[in-house]
Amino acid sequence: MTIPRLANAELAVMNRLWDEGSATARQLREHIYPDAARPMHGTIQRLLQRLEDKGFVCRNSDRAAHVFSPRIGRRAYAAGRLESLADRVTGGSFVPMITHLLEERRLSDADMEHLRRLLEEER
Amino acid sequence: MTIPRLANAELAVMNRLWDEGSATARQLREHIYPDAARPMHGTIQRLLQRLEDKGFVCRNSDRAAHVFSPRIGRRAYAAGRLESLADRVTGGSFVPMITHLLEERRLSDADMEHLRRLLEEER
DNA sequence: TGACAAGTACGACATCATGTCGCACTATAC
DNA sequence: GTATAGTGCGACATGATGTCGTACTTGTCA
Repeated sequence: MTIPRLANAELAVMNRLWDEGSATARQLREHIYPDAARPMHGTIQRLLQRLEDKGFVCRNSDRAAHVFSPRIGRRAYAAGRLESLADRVTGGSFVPMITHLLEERRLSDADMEHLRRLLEEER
Repeated sequence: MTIPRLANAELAVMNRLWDEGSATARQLREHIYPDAARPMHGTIQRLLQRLEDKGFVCRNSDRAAHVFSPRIGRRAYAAGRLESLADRVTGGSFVPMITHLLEERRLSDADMEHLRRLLEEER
C-alpha cells in the first residue's frame, strides 16, 4: 500500500482539495489557472481522472458538475512519501535525515518543541 | 541549493558509493548488474556522467579507470528530499508527517528513543 | 613499436510519465 | 430544442530515464 508519487500539476490539484475539502473541476481550474489564455477544461479533467485512477480522489456525481474530494489526507500522503524516501535511501529509518536537519539547523524552534512534545506523549 | 531528485538507477549507483565510499565504474557495474546478459559498460558510464553533471559525484582521473566518490552524503540527500517534500506538501513543516507516523505507529521504539535524545541535545 | 585490453565520451534510441489540447458525447437551463 | 456547461478520453509534445553502440583514449606487454 505504498503511496505513489504525485507530479507538480497533480499536486497542485491535491493541495487545493486538501485546503478546501472538496471542489468541482471548474473551481479547481479557476484557482490553478487563474488567467490562462486557453480554457484548460480538458487539462483539469484529465488530471482529476488520473488522480481518481491512482486512488487519490473520489467524485460525487449526483450533480452534473461532479464534486471531487481527497481520499488520502495531506499528512498521510506526506508521511507515505517520507516512508518511501527512507526505504530507498536510509534503510527505512528516519533518524539519519532528522539528525542531518538538526545539525544543519533546518528545524524551527517551534517545530522542535512540537516534536519533543509529540514524542513525550507517545511514551 | 535544493537537491534534485534521483531516479532508481541513479540511486542504485549512489547507494553503492555511499556504502563503499568510492568505486570505479567496473566495480559499480559488477555490483549493480551482477549477471547481466549484456555488458552494461555504457550504461554505468552514462549514469555516472549524469550524476557528475548534477553534482552528485566527483571523479578522480589520476588513473585510467576513474574513481568516483559521492559529493553529497546520504543523510544530506535524504534530508534535502525531505525538505523538498515538506515545502511542496506541508508548508515547509515536518511536524504533520511525523505526527502521522506516530499516530500510525510507523516509528520503531528505537527510532523514537533516538529522536528524543537528539531533540534533547539540541535544547 | 604495434596490437590488444580496458576504459571513457557521448550520440542515439525506446520507453514512460506528464501536461496539454481537441473533440465527441451528455446533462442542464431557458 | 437550442445553447451552455461538463465529462470522457484519445492524441500529442516534451522531458527524464535507462540502455546501447561506437569512436576515441590510455595502459600493458610482447
